[in-house]
Amino acid sequence: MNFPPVDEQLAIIRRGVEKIVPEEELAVKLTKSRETGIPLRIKYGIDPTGIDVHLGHTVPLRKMRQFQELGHQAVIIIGNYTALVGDPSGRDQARVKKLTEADVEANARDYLNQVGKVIDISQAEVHRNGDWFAKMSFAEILQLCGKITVAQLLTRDDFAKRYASQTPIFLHECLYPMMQAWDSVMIKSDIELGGTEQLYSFMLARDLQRDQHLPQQVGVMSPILVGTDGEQKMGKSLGNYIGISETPFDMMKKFMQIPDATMGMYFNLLTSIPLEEVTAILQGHPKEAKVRLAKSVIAGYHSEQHALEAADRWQREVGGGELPTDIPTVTLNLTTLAAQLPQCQGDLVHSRLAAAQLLKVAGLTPSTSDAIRLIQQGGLSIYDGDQPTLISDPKAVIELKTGLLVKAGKKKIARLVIDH
RNA sequence: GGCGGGAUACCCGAGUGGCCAAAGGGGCCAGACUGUAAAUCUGGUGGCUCUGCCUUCGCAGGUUCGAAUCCUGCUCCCGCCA
Repeated sequence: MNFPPVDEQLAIIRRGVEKIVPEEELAVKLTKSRETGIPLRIKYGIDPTGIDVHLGHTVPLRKMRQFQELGHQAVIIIGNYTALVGDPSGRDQARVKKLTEADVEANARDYLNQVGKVIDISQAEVHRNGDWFAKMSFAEILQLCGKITVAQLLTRDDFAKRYASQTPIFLHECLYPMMQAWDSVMIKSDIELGGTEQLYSFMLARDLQRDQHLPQQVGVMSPILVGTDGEQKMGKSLGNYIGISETPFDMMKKFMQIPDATMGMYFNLLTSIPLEEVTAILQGHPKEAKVRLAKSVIAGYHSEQHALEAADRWQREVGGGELPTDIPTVTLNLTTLAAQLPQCQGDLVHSRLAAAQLLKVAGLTPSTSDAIRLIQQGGLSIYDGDQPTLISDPKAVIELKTGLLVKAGKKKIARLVIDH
């Protein structure tokens, strides 16, 4: 195996990495592997709890990919056993929902499919940590527990906070870092990838490895990727994530919404554009920079072509204010409507309907009250052909006909189909 | 187990008999501005057949002309003590 020079490897590995612990051991490991021709074993573990892989997850995965490209061995741990516990990292309370083993297995398969979009899964080792945890005896578990003190556990920020605020810390959660660390022992990892919040477990892994007379792993920790709000950690529950399985156009829209200040981090962590070039890009027009960023990432999960199309479409529909190409149709059956809205029967027999009622029945607003507010604030436009007409009176009577476009606010739009 | 505090709209949180569909903030929505975002400004933010009506302040009852506010019971949270 021929590895690139250590300096070159280090430059690639260091990009977008917040912490390498212990820093000096990384070069030593790389040097040794280059001399012996033995690839380093790069560990990355995930718990198959959710299903949507988003860009936040791709940060360490991209790092994994880079290690692969440098000739090292990717080792993916599917935490099917740790998933039964739930990672307490950064949590201020224990997870509530418990996953069944069947859920976990289904999630794991789905997860591997998605991960394949970032790393070369055919060249990766995949392990499930249930393979070893399921076989451990209680005595063995006890022995492992003997390696960790409560005081050590409490050095973790999340546990310390919970302890201080008297929020429950369950015993099985205490075992989580131990399990994660034991995975490192079992697969003899040289490097472990993850976020900075994993520091405790990464260091515990070193202790356990030393205990077993194994070489100790080095933690390579990525910063936390912020979400599209530019503030908080990207995550599903916060609704600020960009999923890698989303359509190019959906990704495009989300990318264009990130705050300018967040672009630097995204370029650094999500693209391979050389950093000098990134600096130049960021000095140009922010909008152009954002388009460039979006295209670069989208191309990685779809194709150059799709990325281009998405960017063009965004420019036309969002930037240029043109009507979107995929307007959903809403079918209104006048007979049914008349039965639902007896007070509007008079209008309906003439295929007419008050604007506020229309928004409600077309599903563009959740209630007529909401529709009235929206209309009064100038949010309703009706397109008959290409001509928009602003409707500002909720009671304005609209002539219903098929093909009419109803646009409520910036985002909600529907094409009517009238049925008698 | 004892004592005390609390539960208000999407979230936080004021309100302690009528002027309360309920202050304020966050979020969100609409409009202006813009580069798309941010920032800023304006308005809005229970429902309806809408100058009015109906439903909502943990749940169920009660007092009262009138209750988010007072009383009784219940459920759940939280603090202190043991």
